[in-house]
Amino acid sequence: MELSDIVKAAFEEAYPGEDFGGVRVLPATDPKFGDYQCNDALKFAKKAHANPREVGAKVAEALKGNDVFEKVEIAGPGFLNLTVSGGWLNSRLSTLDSKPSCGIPQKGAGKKIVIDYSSPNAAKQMHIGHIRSTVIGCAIDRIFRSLGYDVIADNHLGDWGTQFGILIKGYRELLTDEERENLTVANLEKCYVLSAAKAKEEDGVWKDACRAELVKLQQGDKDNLALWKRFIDISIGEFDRMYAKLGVKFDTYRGESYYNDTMPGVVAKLQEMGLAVESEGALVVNLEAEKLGVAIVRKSDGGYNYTTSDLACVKTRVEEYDPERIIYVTDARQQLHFKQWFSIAAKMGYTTKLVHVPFGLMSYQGKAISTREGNLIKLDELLAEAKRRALAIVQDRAASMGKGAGMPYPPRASEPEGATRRGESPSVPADETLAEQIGYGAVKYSDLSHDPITDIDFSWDKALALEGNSGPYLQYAYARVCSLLEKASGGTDGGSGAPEPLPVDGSFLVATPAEKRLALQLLEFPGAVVRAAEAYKPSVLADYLFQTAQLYSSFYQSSPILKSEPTVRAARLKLCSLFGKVLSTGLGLLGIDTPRHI
RNA sequence: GGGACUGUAGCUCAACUGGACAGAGCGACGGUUUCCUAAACCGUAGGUUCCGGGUUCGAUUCCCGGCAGUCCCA
Repeated sequence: MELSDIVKAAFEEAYPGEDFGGVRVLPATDPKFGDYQCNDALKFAKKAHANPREVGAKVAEALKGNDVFEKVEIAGPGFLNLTVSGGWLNSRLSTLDSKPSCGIPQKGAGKKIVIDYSSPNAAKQMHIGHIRSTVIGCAIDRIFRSLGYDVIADNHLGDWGTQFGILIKGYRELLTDEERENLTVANLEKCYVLSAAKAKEEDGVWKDACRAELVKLQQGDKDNLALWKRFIDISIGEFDRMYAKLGVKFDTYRGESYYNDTMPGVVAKLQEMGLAVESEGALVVNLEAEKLGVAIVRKSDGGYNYTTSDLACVKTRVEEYDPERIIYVTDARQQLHFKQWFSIAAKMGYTTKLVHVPFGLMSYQGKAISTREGNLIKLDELLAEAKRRALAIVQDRAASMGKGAGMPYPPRASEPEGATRRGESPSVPADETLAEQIGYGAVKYSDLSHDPITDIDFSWDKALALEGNSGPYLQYAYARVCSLLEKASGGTDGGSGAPEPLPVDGSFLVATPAEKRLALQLLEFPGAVVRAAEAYKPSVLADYLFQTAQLYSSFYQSSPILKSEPTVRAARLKLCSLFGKVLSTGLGLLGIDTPRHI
């Protein structure tokens, strides 16, 4: 039984027949208030015009005799301060420990959702501006999956539009034979830039030629279609290389082009319903009544725009998947656009919950990221630099551990012949992998640890922070707890790469304040995941994990474990093991790797 | 001109949706390694939560009016 249910029952006992709605029991803001607090006596007192302290007293009275609580106090204007019993705490820890996925509730079982994120433009390389949608979207994806939702991750590529006329023309006339043969995204990008520049020439000849190629493509010309297909395949290949590094996986890659054939029907329906009307040659939906301006669904030249393609996309997804909701992770500039077409979709009768998760703009040195500003750092370069910095530290650390005071890793009998360990061979491939895990983890965490809506001015040092509130801090805490558990179990490495820390026998027995604070915090894990999902903010989970790791570090520092007497040692190891599980599960939801040795 | 978002320590950010003394990281200063990984831990300094009203027992949080920054629309 949840604490909130117990306290709610006490309210009902004290005031029979009253409606208390959601009674909330939250962790105490300060340990001196106890373990948990409930402020709802104040709320109820206001509603019932009663004295809040009296309400508190009556509820406290009703809670008396309940062996969950060791102490129930009323403080200040009517706060209920609750101290739980050791027995309850130990049994809750034990329950959490035994549950799969550290007790994340399966709220989404049987529900399907679509998450639309990353969505880069084809024929261009990914750059730091793509990190946010990709990393935040991936974390939301993983969080919802962990809650039991059936998630379809869809990458809505920018794979259609005028840029392909420019590209095809450029491909035919501006690239060398060799470049055409070994076509890469970098070449495509170069080709686009050159061709686009020529399209701006005074005489307009090149521009017209590009336009002609585009029309041919749109009309299904075989050669152009084949070229377009090739561009897309090459682009996706390149994107996948980035996604592999970032641990991102999509279920589908349906770009804008996928919805081409659906758009005319959508527009026809809008006209039929009287939603879309002619205006200056274009077809528009008037949303002035909702203060959303006017949305164009067919331009005066007959072309469609994003509003139309997004509506076509919703139609397709609803018909094919019938999801409970669709989540779009895009930058905040598109808020008006999403409000507009969400409104139109509702008018068309779509009841699927549509959610826009906007994230703040990324700038670099105070300027918006753009080709024109020339401040476009390629994602590949960022990841390479992240790896390079992590590798320098990994190797430096390995070198300093190999010499100096004593052997940090005493030889272990159980270790297989020829095994390499951290601190022994500074430049084996294991270091490369580790540097990737740490460097990429730093990049992801630096983004995920902030509320998505925050604007970010990119800086190398911030993105690649390795200390303090950073990804590596959490990875380090994990490596230490793994190391501890390995030593406790006699040094077996478990080097199969299994993310779970070693299981520990025995039972929970929380005694000291440091243990208790960590224990109470660990119990909050499922709640933190739920809150992160409800708010569509991975930062909620990141923040929780950081706080948890801090409490663990503090506990670790103050409490000897391996050298404690057997009962204490066993109890502390249980706590360490649970911490390790929570941390690796949580970091997994953020898409951050958890190496067992650093 | 209309709208959205943001404004909290020197800097970067939290604050579980109205709770108790606004917390972390970085930076600064000072401590902790014969001891389980010092990428760590402990301590000190640092605040008119942009400003002014309002609602409330209680406001960083909600409402109104300003100011500033970013963005979107026309």
